[in-house]
Amino acid sequence: MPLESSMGLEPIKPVPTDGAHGHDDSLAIIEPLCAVFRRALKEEGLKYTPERARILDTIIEFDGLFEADQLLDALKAKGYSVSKATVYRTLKLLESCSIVQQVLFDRDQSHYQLAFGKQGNTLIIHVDTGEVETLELPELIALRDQICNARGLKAQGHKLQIFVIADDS
Amino acid sequence: MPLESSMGLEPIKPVPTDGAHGHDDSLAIIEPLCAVFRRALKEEGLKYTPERARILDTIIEFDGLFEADQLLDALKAKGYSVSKATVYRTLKLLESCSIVQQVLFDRDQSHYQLAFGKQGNTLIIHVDTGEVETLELPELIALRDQICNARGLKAQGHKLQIFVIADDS
DNA sequence: CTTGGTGCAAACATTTTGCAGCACA
DNA sequence: TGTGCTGCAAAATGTTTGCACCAAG
Repeated sequence: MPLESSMGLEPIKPVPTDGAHGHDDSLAIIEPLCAVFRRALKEEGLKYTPERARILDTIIEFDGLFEADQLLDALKAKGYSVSKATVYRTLKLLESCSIVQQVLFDRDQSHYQLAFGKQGNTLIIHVDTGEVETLELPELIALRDQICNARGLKAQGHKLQIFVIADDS
Repeated sequence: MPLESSMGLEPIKPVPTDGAHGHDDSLAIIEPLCAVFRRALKEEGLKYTPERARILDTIIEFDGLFEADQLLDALKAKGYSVSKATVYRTLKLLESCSIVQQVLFDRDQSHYQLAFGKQGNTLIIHVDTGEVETLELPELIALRDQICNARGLKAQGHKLQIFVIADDS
């Protein structure tokens, strides 16, 4: 089965980022990202609602990975009441336009992260503490593409997870 | 939360493979693997039951990845009736003694694979067909350890997933 | 105004668990 | 012969869906 499902609708094609890349100030990317989302929605005849705006804004404020539940809590904490159903529906939407990506490393819960900016697709998972860091590993891309080329395949993306403990030796 | 849970009991420590490595003939590893399991169980005061033996035997006959449901079906097809609960319980047991490992790349279902022999921890996932290949990528280990050393961490393992489509360019 | 969106609660699918009887060591 | 194991069915969990009402465009 293809990875793309996104409720009934067609996958929204990834929208190229226009500007505001590589900045450290997360506030700086709020406007463009929101614009990207609006455009992606409009292209599909979907609506930009306050709930969707609030969800994206709240996601942007997260540092790295987050879970659906955390997102829901953060929304509540900000005084917004958005239902669980809407959070899940919006996450799918954000995934299908490549603003957010799902990260699987835990059977019990889906994790997500912003797919934009300096977020990486390598995770360092501390198996003792449960802590997770994300990072970018450009060296991996060369290795990946070399493997794919050798097989007549084209890489669309990759995820690396490294399970670690503190080195007390 | 630590990755290790394995129902009530302590994690069984990984047992070094004694022989029968790198062979192509899956039949050849049935005996040793089963012996490994027996030993691991005995060390924990657990019992080697016919259900557990049948589950391990059936897993060994799988080529690569499998799901709990497939395992259940395969058992039924062989005329063994093992309950779903026992399958899940035994999978956890096999995981905790490193005979089997869980592979997450699909939110809906856990996949598993034998952790022994030539099975790799890199997955090539064909996003169009759903097909999945596993392979070994020794180059990754160097990269991984280098990253960990630089941070005072010790790598315990890793998983790489590469998402691909056929290259029609 | 029309089409899609929201919240709620019920539905779902996979995995886990409580319990009574069974069987390995 | 006792502790652990099994099967069953019920529970638990994260996610999805049906529906009636609401709101964006």
